[in-house]
Amino acid sequence: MPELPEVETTKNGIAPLIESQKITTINIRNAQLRWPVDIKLCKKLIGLSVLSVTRRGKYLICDCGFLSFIIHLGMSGTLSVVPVGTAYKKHDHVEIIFENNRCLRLNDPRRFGCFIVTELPFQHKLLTKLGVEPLSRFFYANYLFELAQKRQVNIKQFIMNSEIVVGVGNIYANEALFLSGLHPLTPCNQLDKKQCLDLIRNIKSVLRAAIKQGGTTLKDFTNAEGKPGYFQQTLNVYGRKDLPCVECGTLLREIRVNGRSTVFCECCQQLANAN
DNA sequence: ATTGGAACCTGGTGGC
DNA sequence: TGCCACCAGGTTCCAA
Repeated sequence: MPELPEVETTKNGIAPLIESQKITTINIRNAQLRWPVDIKLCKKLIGLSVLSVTRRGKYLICDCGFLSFIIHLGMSGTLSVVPVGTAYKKHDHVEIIFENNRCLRLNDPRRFGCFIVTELPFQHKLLTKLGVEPLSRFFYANYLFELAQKRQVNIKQFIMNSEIVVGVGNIYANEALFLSGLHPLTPCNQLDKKQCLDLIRNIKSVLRAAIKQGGTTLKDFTNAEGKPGYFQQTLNVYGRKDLPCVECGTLLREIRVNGRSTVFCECCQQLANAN
């Protein structure tokens, strides 16, 4: 579930339902996530109110005053807000009950997500090394160009590196490279400034479009389940191996780049030959 | 310092 | 049906 657009959508969905609500109970049903949930520390949240919910990369930060909690959804995590007493689902890990008899539940089958209680979330080790937000003005051509000059990795791995820019996951990396006409294996230090500018524009536009769709598709996710349709959004390459390129009709190829499935058009995304 | 690969997990799918 | 291998939206950690 969790590409940046979905984390953003999740944030927008839960924020109005839990902001300014006082926490009355916390149930840790299964502490096993990427790092074990610190149950003792969690209990200190009781009595505090959620002041704000913000996003940094794919992390959600719920500020409760002198304590905050950080949530990451990993590969399979979802958050929902449901009435107290709603039947639990398999893999419900954390439940936070609020004064208004609603509760926030973190469900995560693969347990790659995390739930961390901390005093200063933005100084937490997980957040301090993060690169710029892709939709901010700090993500611009010269920024990308100068960092790319210093590296040897392929462009796909480069834009998926959260120390460079946060929130570009496998799906949107594939999509942005297609829109930019860049072969995924192009060494990042081969890009010129214009290509960097183009790539940045495409990353921004693909993320913005996805947020728009995520907003539509996942609008009702806080109710009960709700979510189908996300995959129906217009993806040009991801998940389209052996299907015709929307631009030229060539059958799309799939390769593995640093272990991640990578689909591209050999015709539209050619690898520049450095003699 | 940079880079590639393994590791962390469960669930779904497709082949035999 | 059953069993098994393989794949999946992410990130950390370790070794070279």
